[in-house]
Amino acid sequence: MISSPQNSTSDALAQKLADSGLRSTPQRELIFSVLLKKRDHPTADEVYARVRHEMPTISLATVYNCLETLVNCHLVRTVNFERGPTRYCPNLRPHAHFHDEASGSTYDIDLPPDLLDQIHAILPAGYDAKSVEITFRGAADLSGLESGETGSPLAADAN
Amino acid sequence: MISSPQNSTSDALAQKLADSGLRSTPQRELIFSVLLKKRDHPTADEVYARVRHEMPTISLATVYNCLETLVNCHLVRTVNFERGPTRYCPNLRPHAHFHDEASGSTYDIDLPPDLLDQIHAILPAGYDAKSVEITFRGAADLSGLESGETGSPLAADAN
DNA sequence: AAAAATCTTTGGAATAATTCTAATTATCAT
DNA sequence: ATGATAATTAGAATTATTCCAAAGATTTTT
Repeated sequence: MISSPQNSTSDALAQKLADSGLRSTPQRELIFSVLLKKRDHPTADEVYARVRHEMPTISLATVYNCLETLVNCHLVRTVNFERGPTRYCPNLRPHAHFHDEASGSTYDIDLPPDLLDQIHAILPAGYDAKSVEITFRGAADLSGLESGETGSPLAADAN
Repeated sequence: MISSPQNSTSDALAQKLADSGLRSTPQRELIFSVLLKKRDHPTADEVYARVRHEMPTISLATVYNCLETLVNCHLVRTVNFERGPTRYCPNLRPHAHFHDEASGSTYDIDLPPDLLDQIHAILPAGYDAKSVEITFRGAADLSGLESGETGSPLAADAN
């Protein structure tokens, strides 16, 4: 029997889920693929809207459930901005977020490992940090910047 | 006439409020004093509870209103942790926050100016940040540390 | 392959934090 | 005092999310 070539990301997803003793389901795969397709840090509601095009019967509760599952499996990270709704981000590299106050868009900013170390170094003895979250807020003027170079390794992810 | 010696912090508060064309009220003063008294990053509900001892008729809406006013006057900052309730912090120096996952306590971590500069330096052209927020999450084991030195300039604020 | 066990999804109710609204009360300037 | 403006208040409304119990799938055991 020929091994079905499937989508390699959905296989990776299935593997990660299995590692946690969880099942790969159409809902989980679709939600994950939607996050990968447009990396603009959507809210649960936005994910719900996008996913419904493909799977009109999915429920919002399922979207919340699946997103939580993906987060627990370390396939997706949450981004919180003030008191706004939680946003979801499939970028697993260490990075900060920049929130453009005018548009509400959020951009990923790659974080150099040495800077990350320096940041951790400010913690006095007794503080053991598992993670840091770094969020800028301000104005992003991206007109006339890196128009062609999609996917350039150092560029911030769109939106 | 002798200038009433009052409380110097409440005078400073009145001044700051006046700068924004706002009035100093008993509610605003009390709420600000409560924040200064116990700097443990209380939520609006916690502030409400503390303030009610002194002023039992104050309303929760007023607590929210006054806190917002103080934030707008740059006398207080908000701290958000994931999706938890907003917390309020009268420490205006640049600092990061450390959230102890076990106790839920939040500690202030002073931020060296040069590090702050380095952090801002990672932003690509076109990104103009007005502020950064840095939040650690992890475990704080503070047993047997700086027991006496209250108010030491480099120490993290309690809770 | 049937039965049992487990995991998932689903719709709707419930919750928590915050904001809104309209009315009352306090303060300020004339 | 009088009117204008600002602040407070109680309660309703809103938003994002979680909880719940039932129904549907999938896997495991027999």
